[in-house]
Amino acid sequence: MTTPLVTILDDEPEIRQMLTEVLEDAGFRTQSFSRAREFEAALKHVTPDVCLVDLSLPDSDGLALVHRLALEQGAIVIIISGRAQVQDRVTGLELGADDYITKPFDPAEVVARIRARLRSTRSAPQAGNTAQFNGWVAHFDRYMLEDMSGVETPFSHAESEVLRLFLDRPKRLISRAQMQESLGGAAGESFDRAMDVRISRLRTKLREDPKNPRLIKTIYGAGYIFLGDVVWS
Amino acid sequence: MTTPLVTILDDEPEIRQMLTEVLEDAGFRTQSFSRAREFEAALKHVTPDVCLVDLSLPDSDGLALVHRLALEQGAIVIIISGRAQVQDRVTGLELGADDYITKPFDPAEVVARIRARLRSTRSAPQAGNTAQFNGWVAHFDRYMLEDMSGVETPFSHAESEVLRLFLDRPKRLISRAQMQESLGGAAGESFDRAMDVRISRLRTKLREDPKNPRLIKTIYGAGYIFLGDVVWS
DNA sequence: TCCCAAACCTTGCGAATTGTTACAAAGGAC
DNA sequence: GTCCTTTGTAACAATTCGCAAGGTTTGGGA
Repeated sequence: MTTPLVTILDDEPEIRQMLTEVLEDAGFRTQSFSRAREFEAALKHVTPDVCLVDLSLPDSDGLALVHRLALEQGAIVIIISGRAQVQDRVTGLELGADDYITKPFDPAEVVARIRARLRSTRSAPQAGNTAQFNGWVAHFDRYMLEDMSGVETPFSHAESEVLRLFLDRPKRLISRAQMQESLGGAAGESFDRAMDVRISRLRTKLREDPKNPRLIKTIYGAGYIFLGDVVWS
Repeated sequence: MTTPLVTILDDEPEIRQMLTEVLEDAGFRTQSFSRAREFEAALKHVTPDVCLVDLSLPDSDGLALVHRLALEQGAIVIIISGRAQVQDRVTGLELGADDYITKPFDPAEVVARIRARLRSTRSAPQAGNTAQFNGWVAHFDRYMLEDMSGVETPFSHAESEVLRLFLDRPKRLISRAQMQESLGGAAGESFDRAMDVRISRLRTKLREDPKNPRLIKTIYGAGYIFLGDVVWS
């Protein structure tokens, strides 16, 4: 949680190993994959903070993957590619990549660029206790949820855990497993039913339309995603 | 706030002019300076969103300036430098720069990188989770498909995967194999049947005429092709 | 200590989503 | 035409999720 998770997607074993080594020396957690399919399967269970993606993969259209990663996962996406043409770089960046590094590259620069991205905004685990989002204000110190018109509704501790988890990682998929872990849930019994209930109650406090929730979205078979523009203060 | 302000700090007049032109064509406001002193004076009155800084200035230690900019101004700082050594780049990034571009550079890439930085910093304007095509609007953030007359139909996550794949590569053949890979297709053999079903369901939501599909066309023995003029926004 | 209320979990079942099967229709080779 | 392969889709089955109702724990306060 404190150490960011970096995923590596590249079909060349030497590059995977080299990056893994350098990144772990730099203090990151890493996971590496050689195939896009493997990688996407893993995404159902973990949420990386940074994704290094090689565009020239044999089994997938890399750019489409980048597009999905940036939009759905909300992760920081850095393309590492052998294609050095300006046009490649521009389209990669426009499709949602946060950076574009051409091979051959220097490991130290990769680390520096990852740090630069992490430094800017989002990855910071929030220390504040008030968050604003889409007309709501959540006061975690008072366990109060403030309406657009100033009306306050109390929320419980269990609800605050879920809400904080969402507000810490907005617009990113959060798998059920991840939630259980984060919420101190014991190993998988029927605790997932309890989670449903927590989320259900949180939804009603946020006055979500059950048929068409706008803030807490369910991804069937994968987890939840919180859509909402969060500002901590 | 509507149009971001980009400042250019470079002692070569041609570069200043070239950047000014390109950036204004791209829709930014610009201000350019040839001396660090000038620039710092201007900072008392204006708050730039992005600062392009040439490190090799005659009258100032560029790195110190970068450091101050990043810390105090909270602006996005992009170094543009003739020094291409890895060590230069690493220290530049570590001192707070958000990006490092080496001369000679392509103007289009500068614009793309500025856009990428602005996108990741500004939390509010959800960049590009909507696509328009042939009278439809697909809202991937809300999982909604909007009619020409504004009527909205929800689509599921599985459907969104297919739709996104199509919208990412319009007017190009997409083979079945490619789809399976892209959609996290498990190793199942009868998965291609599931694929058909997904597409079938998507077709009904797009109100396609089964006898004469206009958007999702089947290429017998090869795959599918999505005809439609897609604009992401 | 007893009682109460709030918070939270568990149970159970209905609903939504998705994969699978079966069969019809379409396409192509001969 | 016949024969075989490929694709569309309706119907069914398996997961997965939402949520109401009831039970259990916790923490006061008298």
